[in-house]
Amino acid sequence: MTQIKETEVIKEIRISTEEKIVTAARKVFTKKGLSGARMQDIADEAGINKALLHYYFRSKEKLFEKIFEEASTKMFTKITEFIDSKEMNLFEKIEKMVENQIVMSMENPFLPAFVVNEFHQNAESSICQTIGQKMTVSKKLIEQIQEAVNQGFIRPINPLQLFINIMSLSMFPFIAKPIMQINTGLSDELFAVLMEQRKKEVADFIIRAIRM
Amino acid sequence: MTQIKETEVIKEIRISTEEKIVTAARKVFTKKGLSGARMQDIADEAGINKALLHYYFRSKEKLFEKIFEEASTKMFTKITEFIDSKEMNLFEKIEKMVENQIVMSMENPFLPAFVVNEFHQNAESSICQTIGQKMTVSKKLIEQIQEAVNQGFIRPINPLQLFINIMSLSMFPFIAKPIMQINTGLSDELFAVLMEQRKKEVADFIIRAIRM
DNA sequence: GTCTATAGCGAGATAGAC
DNA sequence: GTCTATCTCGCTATAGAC
Repeated sequence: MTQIKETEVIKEIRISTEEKIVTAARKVFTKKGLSGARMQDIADEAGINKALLHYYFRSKEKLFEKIFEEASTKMFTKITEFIDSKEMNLFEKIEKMVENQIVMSMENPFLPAFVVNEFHQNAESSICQTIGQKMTVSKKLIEQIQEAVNQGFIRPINPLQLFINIMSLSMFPFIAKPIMQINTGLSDELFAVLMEQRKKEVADFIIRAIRM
Repeated sequence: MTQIKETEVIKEIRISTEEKIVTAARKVFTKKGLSGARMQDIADEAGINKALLHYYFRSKEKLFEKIFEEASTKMFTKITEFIDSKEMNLFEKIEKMVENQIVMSMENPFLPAFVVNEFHQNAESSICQTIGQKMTVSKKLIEQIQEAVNQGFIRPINPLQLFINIMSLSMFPFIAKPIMQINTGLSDELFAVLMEQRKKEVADFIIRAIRM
């Protein structure tokens, strides 16, 4: 242990504080958004001083950018993970997509609403443009759906509509969660049970809707 | 014309300015949210001075409250409009709900994301609590779905899941519109065509998914 | 690398003339 | 009712000690 070089120790400490900041920023930004978040909140959450935030990340915008990019990537990575697989058929892919997206949302409850909202409010900003470009929506799935239609494997449907449906059914409940909870009094525990059910329910729902 | 009493003329002018403010506030708040909106932006949009906003509405919060309540009501009014009807069967109601919600969203493109986001960011605030209570989610539809299941009219399904699915498919596309547009380059015109198609497509999709 | 203190500015809100 | 000018405060960002 004592043989670790000093530079490594320093690096270790540096990363640790930086990581504390990132974790805190993630929590505050995803909850309050760019304009709603306060640097003071992030500092408090991280248990450090406000000035340190500026030492590690030059500005609020730079810190936000990091969190926003990370969040956008996470949101679209899982759902596209299996899209290009050659080994699964369309139904299996849909099942996997739905499950992955629901699991991701359960682990990161504020993430979908955060990403969607920042794009909504700042669609024309350079940050959104840059990040939006990076997220390559695979055209493979669209093509595979079209092919399934052509071969009579599923009923005729506009592939883009089906893609939208898959995303809608997987993500919307997490975005609407606070509204649902306020006027139905649904507890976090019951919500979690409901979402657990949904992994299977949504896949079934979609497959029934598109099969011949 | 000249016979109109002075009091009426004055009232006319007052309402006119107030209406200008509300219209401007609606536009700015639904686009930028509470924390992102600036009173100056609203004044500019209304073509008046900042001080006038405070003359008509005491504070930014009060003005926001009005817009937010109006928006929340609009968002959930249309979708529940036909829920209690005795004359329609379940499938007809679903068709109507979907169509109404899509039409409303096309006319008020920023509204769904706005409402959902403010509830997300301020779920515990008094404004959200108050407004959330007012929106009575009719239990009639849930009951009617359960009955349809019991009678074997539709396949067994958790009524709440079906309700969530209806809302998801109708509203999510408008919330995700900016993201879709950035990375597919979809124009406003093509998006509108797609949503027009959806009125029928979504209803079909749901009915196929739940029929026996 | 981490802190305290403070500069500097932007935004909500008010005073007061017209 | 509507405007200009201004107060006040909160927030981002920086200076500088340790």
